[in-house]
Amino acid sequence: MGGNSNVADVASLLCEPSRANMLQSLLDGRFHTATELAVIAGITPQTASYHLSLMLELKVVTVKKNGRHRYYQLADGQIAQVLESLLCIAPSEKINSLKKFNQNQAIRFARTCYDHLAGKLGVHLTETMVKMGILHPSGADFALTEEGKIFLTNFGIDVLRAQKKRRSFARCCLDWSERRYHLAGSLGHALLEKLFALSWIEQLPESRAVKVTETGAEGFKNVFAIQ
Amino acid sequence: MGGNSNVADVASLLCEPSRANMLQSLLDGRFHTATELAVIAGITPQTASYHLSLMLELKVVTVKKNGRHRYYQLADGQIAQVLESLLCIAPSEKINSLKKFNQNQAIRFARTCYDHLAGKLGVHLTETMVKMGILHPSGADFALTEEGKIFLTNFGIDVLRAQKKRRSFARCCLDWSERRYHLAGSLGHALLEKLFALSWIEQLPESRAVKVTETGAEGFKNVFAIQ
DNA sequence: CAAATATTTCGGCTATCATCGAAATATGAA
DNA sequence: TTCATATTTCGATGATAGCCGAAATATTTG
Repeated sequence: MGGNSNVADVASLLCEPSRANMLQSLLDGRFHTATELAVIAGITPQTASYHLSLMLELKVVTVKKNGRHRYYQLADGQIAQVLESLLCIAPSEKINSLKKFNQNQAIRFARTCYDHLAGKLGVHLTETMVKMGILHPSGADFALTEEGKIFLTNFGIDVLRAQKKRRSFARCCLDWSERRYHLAGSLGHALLEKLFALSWIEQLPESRAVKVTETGAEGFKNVFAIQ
Repeated sequence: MGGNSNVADVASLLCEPSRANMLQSLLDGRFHTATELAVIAGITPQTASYHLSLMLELKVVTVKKNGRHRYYQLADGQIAQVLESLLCIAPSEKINSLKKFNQNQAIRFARTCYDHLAGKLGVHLTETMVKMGILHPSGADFALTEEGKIFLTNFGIDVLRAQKKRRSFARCCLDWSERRYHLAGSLGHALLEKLFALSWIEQLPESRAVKVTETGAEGFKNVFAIQ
């Protein structure tokens, strides 16, 4: 008896370098136009259109039209999870320029993993919340403690709203660069949104890396004792 | 800036149904001959040979020759990890026969995940060991407690030898069927070997499902309070 | 209204991959 | 030594996927 043949279908989404590139770019959680994605993947808009249609059909991405622009983003976090998993095993790309080195460092330090914070900062923040008694590990998830609920509500997160969502609440996501877990799920999403709203972090242009602002450095230090 | 283009290379290993099927079969941790794998994948031995050569070259499988037979197995657990991850997201195959239903149940109940125990039993055993204070979760791994070291040594596992191995010691592996973690790493491997040695479990013919023996049912009940 | 821009569609091309029949090679059994 | 089995190699074939130029369509701008 063989295996689940749908595995090959999922893998085929990612085995084509152009598609893999575009999907990894979409891990930044932003909308991207078709033309932008074409440039990122190094293909013509016609070829990009071909791939995007395929991914739309397979419900991997969603699209919003705004005038003549088509804005694409990841449909949900499932493909992000597979991407992180493949990134765990794929050899790192060779770094042969200072620019690539800096980009690699930035991505490793802090990035969005579709809709939550990943990288060194994401993992560090998660582990700090465990130490502070906000979260505690529970199987493939984190459990939010009572104290944690109070803490995060005071921090400005609508915990109840996050809990009500149908998706997983506080899932562990294996970070490909740190090889440890960061917080995902609707709570991870809410936390990321709050960090942006507070301007503690901001997105870098054309990258899924995020940068900690001066405000953020103060905030992480004062609220989470992270520096 | 795009992503890591090596992701597509890894995914391309699994996007071809024949290869994906063979690799999933190898998750049972056994050796399989080239002809067996051809049958499993529903292709001719020539085609199987073509794919196996490719996977040998990419160091995904290893081969041992014994007379005219060629015995293949997974090189290490990395591709197993990607497979489990893809199985988390891939739609389940439709079950349209009683035989398939039984096979699916067996796989879900207990199976080898290349070199450690997975499925409901694998997860349950892992969670029980956490409750018993043998293991405790620690990031992407489990930490073995002092009591746990004593317990497992008394159970007949050479814990020190497992610790000395260069691979990860007690890694969390996300179980695609339970969506929770089971124990992987060299400790997970040693535990699986012990369960086989005690004849608490045995492999089913032509499947990566494993069956609990009567001896095993007693053993799990008496030693781990699992029933 | 014309020009510019973004995107899609169409048709065709090319490269590559998976397949297998036939044959060759390697090993074991009678 | 011959025959049988397992596996690999070779060469050919067909399918398909990704690509893009040209053109069409949709929307915005001047």
